[in-house]
Amino acid sequence: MDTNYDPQKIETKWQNRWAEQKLFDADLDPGRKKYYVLEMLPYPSGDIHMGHVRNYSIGDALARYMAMKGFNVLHPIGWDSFGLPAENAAIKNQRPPAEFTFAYIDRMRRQLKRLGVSYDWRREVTTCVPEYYRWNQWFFLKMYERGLAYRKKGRVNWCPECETVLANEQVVEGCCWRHEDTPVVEKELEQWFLKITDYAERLLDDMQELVRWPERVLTMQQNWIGKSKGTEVDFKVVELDLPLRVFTTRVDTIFGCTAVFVAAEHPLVEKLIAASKAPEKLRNDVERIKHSAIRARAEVNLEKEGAATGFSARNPYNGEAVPIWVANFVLTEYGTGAVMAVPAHDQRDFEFCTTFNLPIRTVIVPKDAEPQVTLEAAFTEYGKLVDSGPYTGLASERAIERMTKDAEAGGFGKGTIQYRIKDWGISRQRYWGTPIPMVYCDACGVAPVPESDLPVLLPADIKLTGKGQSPLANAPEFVATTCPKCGGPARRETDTMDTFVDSTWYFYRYTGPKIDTAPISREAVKYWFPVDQYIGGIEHAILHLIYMRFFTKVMKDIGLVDFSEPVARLFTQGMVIKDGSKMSKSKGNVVDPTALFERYGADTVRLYMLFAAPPEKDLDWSDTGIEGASRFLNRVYRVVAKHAEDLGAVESLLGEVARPEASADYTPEERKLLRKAHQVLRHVTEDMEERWHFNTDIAMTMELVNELAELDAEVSDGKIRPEILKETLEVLVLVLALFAPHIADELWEGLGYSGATLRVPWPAYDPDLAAEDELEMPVQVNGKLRSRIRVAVDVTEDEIRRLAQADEKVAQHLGGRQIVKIIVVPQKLINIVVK
RNA sequence: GCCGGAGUGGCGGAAUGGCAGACGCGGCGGACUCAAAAUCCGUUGGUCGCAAGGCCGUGUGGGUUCGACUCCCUCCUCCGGCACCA
Repeated sequence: MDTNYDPQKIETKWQNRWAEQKLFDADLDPGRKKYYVLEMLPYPSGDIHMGHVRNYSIGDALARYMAMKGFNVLHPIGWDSFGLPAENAAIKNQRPPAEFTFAYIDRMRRQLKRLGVSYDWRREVTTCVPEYYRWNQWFFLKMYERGLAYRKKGRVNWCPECETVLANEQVVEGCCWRHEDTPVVEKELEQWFLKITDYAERLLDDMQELVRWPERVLTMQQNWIGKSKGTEVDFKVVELDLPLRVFTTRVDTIFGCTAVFVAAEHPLVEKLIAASKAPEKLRNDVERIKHSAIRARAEVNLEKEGAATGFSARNPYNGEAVPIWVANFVLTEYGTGAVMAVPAHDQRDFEFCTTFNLPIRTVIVPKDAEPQVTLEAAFTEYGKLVDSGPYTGLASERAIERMTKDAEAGGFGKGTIQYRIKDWGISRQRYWGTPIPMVYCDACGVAPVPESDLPVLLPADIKLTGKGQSPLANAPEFVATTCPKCGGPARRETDTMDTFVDSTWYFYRYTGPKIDTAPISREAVKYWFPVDQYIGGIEHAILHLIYMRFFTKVMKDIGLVDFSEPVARLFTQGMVIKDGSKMSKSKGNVVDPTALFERYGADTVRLYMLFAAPPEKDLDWSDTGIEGASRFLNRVYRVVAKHAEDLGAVESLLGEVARPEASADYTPEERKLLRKAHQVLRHVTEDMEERWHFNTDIAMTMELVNELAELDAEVSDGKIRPEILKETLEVLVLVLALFAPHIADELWEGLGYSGATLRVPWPAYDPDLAAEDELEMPVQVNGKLRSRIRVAVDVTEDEIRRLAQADEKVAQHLGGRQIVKIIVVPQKLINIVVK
């Protein structure tokens, strides 16, 4: 073999060979155990970035390990290819989005192939082609049938920059998730929604199954779903005899209610204005509050604002009438849009009532401590009820229970559960997405496109403006259709679907990418699912990872699958950081992977990405760090190449040939080398199964290479036999095959084998070889390290005690003091406690 | 404000109740070379000491333990998520 490491040459050679051998093609095989490794599919933005390299290097290490362990490994990739960036680029360059998208896909596919990831490219899925998106439409129709897709006029989040609606999940700190400096505004629009709220409880319950998901992700999802138990209580508008329902989690405080607050958009407000003695003033006040409430989304601490309506509401518990105020902090879309104000026991109510001089009445006191006479802030904890009529003296917990029951019995309220999560608005006023398969007929109203007419094709040659409404609305040949019910002229829906719909089920499609009679092949899904390991960025913890779980539950309900959770195990990788912030084009701190492939080779880039930090943590990019990775691979290449010629014909002890019975046959140098090799193998094997600290695996591999360098003279002297050396080099190469597969295959060939390392069964480590036969045990006196003694592994505890006390340095520190006890931790240390 | 995660040399990190700093980067010294690159060897937490060796050291303060980077409590800082959710 060549004496010089030439990554370009080697990597091209092996990528071609892997393709010729169809090495990564995975087919359904009921006789073999499967393993499905999934990485989040990329958006084709033009070039892969370091985040991709990291994601796919992690996935590839696992996929290769599982393949070597004998599993039938499915490892697919695809393109999340609908979306705004392509459309915006298209507007700028006056070319169709499809053109950009497919060109970018081609480019990124080449780059990924250059990285040498073990993908089954036959299964590539592209979300922007009709063969895929027709099934988005199919799912939509199924959901429409079941009432899970519905249309309503509502206030929506609108990004003025994207000129489209955003899902709640896409609003970040009051701004657009894509334009972090652009505040989202609210608009009234007719929109399609998917009823994810129907699944809120199941999304929470089924988390029990997600035992191999990061706690962090589950917590974030829990917060997002935001379940809270409480009570709905019906107040009554005294002057108009109208009901006014409030939601509270603290019905125990209701005797301290001194007002009722409603949101500016609450339907009652219009009625109050109509009946008001000063309608104009009230309307002005309400409008002012509306605007301040919208602003509040972007601000952290909004000043409390409000307006007295002049009306009052009767508290059903004590019959007391309290004033109704419009308040800017009350949310229309949560609960009932109205709250009871208990200033003594809710901080917001406290601030509001202090500002507007409304009375404050204490009805909860701490169970043990003395109540405060004057409040400086609300007392919001549970306690004991006072001045609360028949409930006085009860503990909060008990009172909530009793008072809710009484409301139910009295017909003026009930126990209820509220969720923070809202239905998923999927309408987008944009072109580059899945057309929503619905039709509007003047005679029949809204009608779904019949399943047999799918797909509703996204027309080419559309004039893109990026302004206001969907560009499809300006394409008469698209809009004009016939009504599926009456056959008369009708109009098509011109909005397209949120691209997050595309990624809710793409990983099912990989298992049967070509079938055209159904979205998925049941047989294939039965074999391959669940996804054994999903790997991706933490930024998808709530958006994609909730939608995807939701979709699988819908699929179960329509009988497509028989499980509720599609992903058994989730891994969230850290970000790639440079100069203190995430690599991004806007920050100008990106490092281009393809330039590094040319300079160092893909193996080096992968190795560095895995070595620089454990995979779940953020990774600081370092230009000198990658130099180190490159140096290491050069070193490995040289050490193997140096001996390859002599070892080609040597039989190896690793699996092929029976090991000699007694390890006494080894020279001390051989023993040392084999010990290190099998320790590395043990560490990597255990780590791949559980911990995934690839950085330590690679560090161990480096130690093995260091050991080889140290024993170089002994190898030359013949103190280490060729078969021992060969075994060591084989361990080195096979471990490396997980992280730097091209060089590994080249070296494997150099050692006299013909196939790829991926087809080599992962070798079992020999525990006896990995074991130490002599240990250096630290000896502490009163917990302080004072000396070390060398002992045989099988030494008795008594002997350890004797040796430790006999040690000269230890004796000095004992200084004749009385020994209280001696703690011996086998294999670890000795601690002598003295007085 | 609530929830979660993290804090270790000059830097990335290792050690999850038992020798703190593995491995790598960077630094310093040396070999090879006319020279440089590459490569190789040595050294590298702080401090006192000629040395043997001592003392200090994992954000802060306390606790548990023979023994704490690791477990418990307090506080501080940073990162992430949610946020006027009643």
